[in-house]
Amino acid sequence: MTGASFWSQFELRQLRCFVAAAEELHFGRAAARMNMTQPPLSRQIQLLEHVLGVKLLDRTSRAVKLTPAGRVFLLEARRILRLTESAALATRRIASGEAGTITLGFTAASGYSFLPRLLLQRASHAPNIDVALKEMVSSEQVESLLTGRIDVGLLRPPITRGEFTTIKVASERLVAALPFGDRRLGNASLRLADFDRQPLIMYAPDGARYFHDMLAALFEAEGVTPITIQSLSQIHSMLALVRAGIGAALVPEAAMSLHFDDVHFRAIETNPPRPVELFAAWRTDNDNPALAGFLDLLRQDEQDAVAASD
Amino acid sequence: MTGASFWSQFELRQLRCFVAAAEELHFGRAAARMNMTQPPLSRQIQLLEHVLGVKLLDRTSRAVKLTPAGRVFLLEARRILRLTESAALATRRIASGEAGTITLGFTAASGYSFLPRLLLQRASHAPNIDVALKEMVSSEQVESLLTGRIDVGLLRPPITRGEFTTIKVASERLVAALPFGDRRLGNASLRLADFDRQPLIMYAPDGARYFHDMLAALFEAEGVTPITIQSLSQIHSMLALVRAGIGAALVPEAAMSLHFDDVHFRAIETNPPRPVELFAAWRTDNDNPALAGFLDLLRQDEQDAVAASD
DNA sequence: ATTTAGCCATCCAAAATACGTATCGGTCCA
DNA sequence: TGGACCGATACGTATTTTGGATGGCTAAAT
Repeated sequence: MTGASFWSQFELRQLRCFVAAAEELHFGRAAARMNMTQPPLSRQIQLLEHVLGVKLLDRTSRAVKLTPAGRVFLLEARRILRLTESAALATRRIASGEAGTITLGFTAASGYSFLPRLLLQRASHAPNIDVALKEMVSSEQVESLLTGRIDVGLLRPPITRGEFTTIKVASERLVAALPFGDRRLGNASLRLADFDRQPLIMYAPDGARYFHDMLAALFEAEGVTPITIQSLSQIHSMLALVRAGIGAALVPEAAMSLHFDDVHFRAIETNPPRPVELFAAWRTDNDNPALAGFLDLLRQDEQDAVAASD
Repeated sequence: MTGASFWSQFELRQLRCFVAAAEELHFGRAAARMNMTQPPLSRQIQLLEHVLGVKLLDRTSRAVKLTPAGRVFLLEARRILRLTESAALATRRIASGEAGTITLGFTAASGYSFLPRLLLQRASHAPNIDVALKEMVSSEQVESLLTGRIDVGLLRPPITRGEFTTIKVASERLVAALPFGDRRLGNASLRLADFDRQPLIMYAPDGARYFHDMLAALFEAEGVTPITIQSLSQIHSMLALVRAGIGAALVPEAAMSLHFDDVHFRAIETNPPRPVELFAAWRTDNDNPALAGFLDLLRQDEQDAVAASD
């Protein structure tokens, strides 16, 4: 006993036969439409009726009519068949990368300027690719990339893992954030030396290691020694302290979009001129089909970043 | 070559196999759940993937994982399978008569009292049977019953067709509709003789033959001869003329629910006391499965009608 | 490093299913 | 009453599906 003596489930082939017969109201023509002969079509419909336990078509040798139950089932069958087609279509689109979802990790700083620009590009160039956003610091992003919680990360170097591919997507200038009344606001442009032995709000070496190390290296190279008043890891918190007049801060130019009252920005000459770098990273073996289309967007930004750094 | 070398359509069996495999993430267990062995299940999934042109499951010898496209298709497949089950269920319910639609023809007069009562009964006793209403005169109902445009008609006798089954569902009294100020309003109850040589608004012999013939017979039997002022076929039009003071009218008591200002009703003694009969009729060979349930409602009214005529 | 166990894919013969041809039985029309 | 039409049935054939055996591969155990 293989348990197959009575099927409690019908097959799509039977639905297609039934729909054809119900629409033609003629088994011969319906069979022709199904590219088969009339007897097997009859059998398929008999099978369907047997499975349902319901007579769907009233057939005399002269005319074929839908029963009331058949009328209802015809609507259902059409809906099912339509759904199968759209399901296949949607799945093929996902697989081809035309549509899909990319889960994107980003740092708070990259959310100020780069991310909005990226999402605008996506809206016009790849409208069927959804982007799910997750804010996290760079180290969390590395972890999430490994576990697959995000497909792509927008993060700060260094990224050393061999299983990642990375591209530089933005290089930003540093700007000085100064409180209202600071004397240095009189200059249109500043140098790092202007911060020597001056109070500075610094990045925390643990929570914002990239910025901390980068600034430390810049100051070291110029022989400048600012007075670290406070160490923070969130840029908006630093600007709040600047506003309170506690000291100056050096932030990526994207932070200028934060618009704190009584906090003013001035350009700084640094070497290199655009020391704040943002990278995109993803697992080289990521199989998300939408990734290719999304990376095209990022590569466009890579071009811009390279062009801007010339 | 039978033209079956490449199918562009999948089958439900393949969906069921895929859903099982996607849920178990283990071909062996999935096969057990499908009551088969692992090789055919593998093949079904390969077939499905080939038809879609999309890889749905990433399978190494150590682990089975859904691809992004597979995740999407899993949702679609579940939806399709759910729909097939509900379609079968709904169709079986229709066929068993638990649910369905009855198209009901009714005369304007029956709509005043009997029909609302019937629909209330339906709401409580057969809530899954929908009733589609079509107002038409008795002769139109006979025609519509023959062509199948309505399942059941609520109409006036005589109904002579052999292919119909009929039951009497209501017997009503006649009442007199009198304009404000009519002397006969002084009596609580009238006799037909009160209308001898008095102006009367009569039924048209073509548009309302049943009422016309019935009244003519009643008057004839009593030797009464009213003066026919006007002949109409719609009861509400007759009451409008009564209100205008043109004359009296004899209407079924159900028409009392029309509530015309300055139109008052008085009982009339007739023989038989309830001469206005309403029948339900349907084709004996009607195959609408919901008919049986609907007829149960009507038969309840039949009981009432018989009881009332005692 | 080697063995072992687990898992999916492939191969192949057997079983199940679907198909097509021929034919039957019934209805409608001439 | 005979012919045309139509769906159901019978039956031999072709296709598909199935299950057991087997192979290849990987991760874990020894």
